[in-house]
Amino acid sequence: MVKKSTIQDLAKELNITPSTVSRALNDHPRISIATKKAVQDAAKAAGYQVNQLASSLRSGKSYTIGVVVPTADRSFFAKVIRGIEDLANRSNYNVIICQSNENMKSERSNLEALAQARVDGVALSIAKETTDFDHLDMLTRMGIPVVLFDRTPTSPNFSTVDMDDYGCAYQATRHLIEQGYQRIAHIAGSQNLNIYRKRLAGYKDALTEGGIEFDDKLLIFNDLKLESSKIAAETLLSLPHPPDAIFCASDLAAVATLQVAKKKGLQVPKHLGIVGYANEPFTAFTEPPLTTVDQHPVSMGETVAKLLLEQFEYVVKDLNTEGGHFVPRRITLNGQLIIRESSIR
Amino acid sequence: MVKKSTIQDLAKELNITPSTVSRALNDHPRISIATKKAVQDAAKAAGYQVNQLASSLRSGKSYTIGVVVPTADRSFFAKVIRGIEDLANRSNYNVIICQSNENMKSERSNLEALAQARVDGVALSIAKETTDFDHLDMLTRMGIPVVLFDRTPTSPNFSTVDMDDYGCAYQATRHLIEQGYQRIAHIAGSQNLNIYRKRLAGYKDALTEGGIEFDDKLLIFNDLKLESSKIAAETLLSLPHPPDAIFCASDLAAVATLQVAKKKGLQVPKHLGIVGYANEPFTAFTEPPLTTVDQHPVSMGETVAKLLLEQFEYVVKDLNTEGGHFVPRRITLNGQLIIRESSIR
DNA sequence: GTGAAAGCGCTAACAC
DNA sequence: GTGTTAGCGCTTTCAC
Repeated sequence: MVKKSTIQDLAKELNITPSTVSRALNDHPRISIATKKAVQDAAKAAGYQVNQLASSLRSGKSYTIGVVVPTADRSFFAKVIRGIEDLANRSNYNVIICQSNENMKSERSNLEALAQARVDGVALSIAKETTDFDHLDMLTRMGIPVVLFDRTPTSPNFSTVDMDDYGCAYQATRHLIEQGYQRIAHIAGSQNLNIYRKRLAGYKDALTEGGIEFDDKLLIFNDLKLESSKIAAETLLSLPHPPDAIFCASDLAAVATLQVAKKKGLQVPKHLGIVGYANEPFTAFTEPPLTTVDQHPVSMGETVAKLLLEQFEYVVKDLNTEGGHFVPRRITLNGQLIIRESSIR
Repeated sequence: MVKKSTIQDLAKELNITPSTVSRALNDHPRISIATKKAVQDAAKAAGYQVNQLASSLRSGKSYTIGVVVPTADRSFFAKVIRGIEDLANRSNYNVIICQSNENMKSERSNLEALAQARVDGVALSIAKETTDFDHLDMLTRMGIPVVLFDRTPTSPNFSTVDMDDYGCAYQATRHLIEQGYQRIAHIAGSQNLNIYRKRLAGYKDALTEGGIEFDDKLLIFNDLKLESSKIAAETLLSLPHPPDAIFCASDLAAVATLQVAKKKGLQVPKHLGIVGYANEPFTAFTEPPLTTVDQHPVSMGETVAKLLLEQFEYVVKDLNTEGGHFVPRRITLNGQLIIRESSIR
């Protein structure tokens, strides 16, 4: 192993001072073109890589954004991350991704690791299990901007980017009513999360406004995973007076419903209409393909990054002016109902 | 924003020196229980978070592993990452995840960012586009251990963890032969990657040993994505003498094949047998469900982490003894054919 | 069991 | 346009 070369090494080699080397590498305006070229050539030749630890420690800027998602293994989150990366990279920020695995303890330890790594900002979509938000306040206390997305709490202390879950759920349910379905059930997610509360509310209001009375026998809460949703669908479809359509708060619940319907010999969409949520790629692969809600995840990610970058500017300005108080922003984006065969009759 | 508290602040508050505070926080054996307790209490009260930048800079250890994958949005890679995290966290390492998006340029810039962040080691699955490996040598020159997984080059300079792609492809093809399929096509991936070369070789050898002559009209190379695989399947199934089974080097190609077969009115598995590769979750959701190959991604991740951790020990020892030369290890794991309806008749 | 002092590699204010 | 100097926050020898 060759010793990693430092700014000092380059300086000695070129008979100039470390500061000049630093300035040349950072394209400082008052360094002569000749020096810059010499330094950059020497750096390349020596395989010099800046030590970000030292640089960030000294400058107080790490040019890094931490992103914490419940799981990266979901098209929705993967695309949000892509959106964040796109915008962040354009402003020379790196993005580091952590997964909470839907677990509050690991969410907390991810945030601590990011805080300790002195990231400049954090984007977070909270875990299903997360119930209190002390670990977020820790970031705020350390002066690290936080933007919450998709799964956002009601707390007014943070900037948030979320989706019009209420409106999309309303649209989805309304669509089922318009297709002539009369008894529409809902497989709902943990009411611990606002997104699922809003989806439920949209479902209920669409029913009411469509002249259908809400029936709580047609409402089941679960974790929206495959196995528990199969049980939920089984339960719903075994009712004495079963539903003729099911609006599911996740795509996995929708596919589970589809599987159960098939096993029971029900035809989809004829006997049973199904709508999912999130537009995961597999919804296009099922037979029939599933109607679902697209959440424009990439533009959600871009919006998250935009808010963070804005807040970075603010932090800098604030240090200079000693004035003002940061006001969190709350942005709600629109989704889009993707109508496929599973709900058309 | 409250000023971030430092070791100095705690020291002043407790009337001891920073060194003692540091030792107390790191559970140094020669610090008295009383002091440790006092320091830890004060740290908690002040909301102290160690500055990893400073700590890593000084100690030369970042306790961070960088993982670069083509995309985290795939069950396979997501699970490998989980395996790496599990083992790494147990040894107090953090994992930071980067995506190359199958793009060599962004793979290089990810590796540079990791090198500059002075991670202790890197796990990497190369992008499809990657053709040369200078950017890996850069890490080696900097003394950063690298373990390559799944998509591994033939270069003998790095430790690798891969799968028995040849054996699994052989098994998959043999299974189709045993089910009575006679004319078995293959949708193959970029021969730039060893995994796809090996899958092709396993396919060919199984044919030969099954007494079926290889027919190059039944072999198509593409990027294995949905759209191009639809075209490939379309081409194969429109041949004058079309295949009665298709072994696909990816699950996405398999689902594409399934869709094309349906559109052409072919029954699967009766008229056409289909086998995919990777056991992505959606393969269980199609109609019929797809036979595929499970790659035990979690244990692959654990193996990758194990190799890295071993290599860290080696680095330390090497510094002490000035002896020996690190010998890369190459580990090949077994996969498993998951037989579902799409290939049974 | 604790303190003193040096320095990891870099940047930035202040010189000139 | 470049040099001098100090210091970011931490760890780690070397003391005693």
